[in-house]
Amino acid sequence: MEFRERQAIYLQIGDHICENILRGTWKEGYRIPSIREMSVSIEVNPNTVMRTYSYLQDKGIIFNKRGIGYFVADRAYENTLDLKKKNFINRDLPYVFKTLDLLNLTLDDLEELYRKGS
Amino acid sequence: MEFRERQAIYLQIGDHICENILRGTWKEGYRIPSIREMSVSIEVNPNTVMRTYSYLQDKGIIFNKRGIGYFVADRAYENTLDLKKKNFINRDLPYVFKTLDLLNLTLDDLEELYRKGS
Amino acid sequence: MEFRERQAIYLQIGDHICENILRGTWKEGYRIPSIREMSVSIEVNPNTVMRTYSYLQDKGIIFNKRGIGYFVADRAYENTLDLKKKNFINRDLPYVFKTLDLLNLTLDDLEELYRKGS
Amino acid sequence: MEFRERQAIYLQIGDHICENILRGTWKEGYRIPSIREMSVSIEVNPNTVMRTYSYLQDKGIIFNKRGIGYFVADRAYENTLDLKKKNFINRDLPYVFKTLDLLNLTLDDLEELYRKGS
DNA sequence: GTGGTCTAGACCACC
DNA sequence: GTGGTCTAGACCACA
Repeated sequence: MEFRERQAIYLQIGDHICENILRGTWKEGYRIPSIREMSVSIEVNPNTVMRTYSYLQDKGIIFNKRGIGYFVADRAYENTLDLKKKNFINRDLPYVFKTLDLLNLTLDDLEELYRKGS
Repeated sequence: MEFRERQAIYLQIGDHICENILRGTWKEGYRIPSIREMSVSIEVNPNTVMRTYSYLQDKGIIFNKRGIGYFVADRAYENTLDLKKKNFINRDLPYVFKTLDLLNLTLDDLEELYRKGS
Repeated sequence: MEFRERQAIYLQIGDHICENILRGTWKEGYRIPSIREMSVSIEVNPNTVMRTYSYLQDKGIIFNKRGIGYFVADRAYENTLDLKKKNFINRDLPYVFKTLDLLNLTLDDLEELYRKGS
Repeated sequence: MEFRERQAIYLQIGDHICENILRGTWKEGYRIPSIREMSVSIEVNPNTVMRTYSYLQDKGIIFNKRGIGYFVADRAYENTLDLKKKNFINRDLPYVFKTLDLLNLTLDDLEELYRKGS
């Protein structure tokens, strides 16, 4: 797994898990990979994965059955959606609109730019 | 000057200077505040300002006349626009569109969300 | 480590690292000394070493794994060679040839002069 | 006049004067431009030119007639040649040969490289 | 006055 | 443990 530079690795792992939940790949009750499995598969220190799981548990997205593993929580989809949406609106959107203004771009330019860039 | 938490101060100072250039407040050849002036006016350590200026010089946005000061470079507007645009397209846009997709939102929802949030 | 006067220490440290790479002592993927180790071993402030490492990272010669350390980058040898060669050709060679001309010397005189001087 | 970055401006002005002497353009007894004339023509602070002239006077390359101007000294050609040669051999040559070694180049490669580069 | 470099020491997030 | 950032303060060469 490749990690983006600016964001903490444990949060990037978290994003990856949230994505699986939002896309419906991992449903409520799904047993997610153990810390050990995950740390091996993405080549990361187990401590880092542990941190991710604790963080997600705190947000009500996964929960732990001791000695068994971590599972997708009830209402994980809603909790994840809420969390992401709040972050997106409060943190990212203002920056996006300010940048659009500075660069003399409109919302309509966005999609075209995106397609050209990728 | 108030500083946001997530981004390094020296980069925030850089953004502030870029903004002045993009808005046309500081034209080519304009002598920007000396390191010491700037550090006093925004209450930041001179080393931090120095770091900003070095960074911007490396990007071709300002240049230095020895013993005299820093000046807005030729083609600073273009260089700044390029830099910001490149960052925005390569780094921010993919994230925005991916998030829109995950949250089941469209471009049209963006503006409305932004207005409600702010 | 002894430092020459004319060049900034952080650049001399950089030269030293480049030399290790060019001589093949440090191969791609090699973990170079941590900032703290290096600063202790050459008796220099960690900030100065940090400056060196940032500079070399920007040049694509080393890269950072977060919380782990700095490593010799892929294609570091090529990048280092390019950088040094470019500097040498564009900056040093014109000066050398101009000086030879002014001093009424030829390329053939060079080696002899060098041996006598050292 | 364009100034290279790494060398002090007053020394670059000095080099320019030495060049005129070594090329035979300015002979012994020649009255060189006054500090004021020089500072205007090359767009530099008079203090900087003053520093150059003091430096060259100290090296026995020019001398001052008070109230009249600066003149090329007796034996200026020899003094200049000595100074340049000493600097070149002791300071520049070792660096050149070390770099050649690191870059796996020979003296024979030099001229070709120089021609391609310029 | 200007920038440039370096030291010392602190604090932080992260692995 | 790792790097990253920032502050405080000093010294230097230079214009």
